[in-house]
Amino acid sequence: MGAKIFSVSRRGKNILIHLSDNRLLLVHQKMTGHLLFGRWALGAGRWAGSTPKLREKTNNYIHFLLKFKGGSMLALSDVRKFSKILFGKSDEISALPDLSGLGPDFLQKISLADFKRIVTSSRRPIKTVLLDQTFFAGLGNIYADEVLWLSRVNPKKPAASLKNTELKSIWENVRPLLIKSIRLGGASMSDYRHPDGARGKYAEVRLVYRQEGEHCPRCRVKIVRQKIGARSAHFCPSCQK
DNA sequence: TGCAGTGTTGCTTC
DNA sequence: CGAAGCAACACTGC
Repeated sequence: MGAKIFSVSRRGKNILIHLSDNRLLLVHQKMTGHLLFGRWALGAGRWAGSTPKLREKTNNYIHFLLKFKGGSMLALSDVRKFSKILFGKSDEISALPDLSGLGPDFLQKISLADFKRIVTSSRRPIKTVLLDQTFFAGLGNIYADEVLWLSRVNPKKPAASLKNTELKSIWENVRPLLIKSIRLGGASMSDYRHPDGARGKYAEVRLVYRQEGEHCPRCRVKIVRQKIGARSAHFCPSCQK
């Protein structure tokens, strides 16, 4: 391609790689995709990582490869092949709904007033609203469950019916939760890995996600799992009202 | 052993 | 507008 990378940024769940000539490479990792970066040798049609962690099966599903001058490579590995890559002129990619249709980013500072206005505009379950990227960008299934537990809000509760205290609680909890998870390197409950192949550690400290039948860390009642809007929700039936 | 479930999203149908 | 069902795909765990 002969291009240079000027910067890398993120919008919601989209990774944006800004290239020379005003080009933009967008990567969405979806369910099982993950970017790997390193100075690896390619052998026998698969990544021949020099360390055990790079020999994990996660390295055997490379669908996209950027080779850099000097020998390092950026690879997209995705066993389920849901990942999405877009490449083109920056303004054209930016105009696509993948970016232009996103709501405010959860890691940006959203005012409490804006947060309340957007959330209460829907009667759908609060969990569904938090996951809807056109309402807010960046929250996925794990952290929707986690933030609702932290805020003592039942995921089924219609968004428009949330009390001010509940709205404020979610608003206050969501950024610190995401920052904490980023610090721990994400959850890595299935396929997500750091660019060097390492696993994140958030799963070890998670509160309710995929903890059905375990005791609520707050009130000891058993965590339940229930489908909400085609996604599994994990919550405490006792302290999340 | 088979089948539900899955860090996600989008399309169709009603 | 929305909910529900289904699709993309391959693997894990019960």
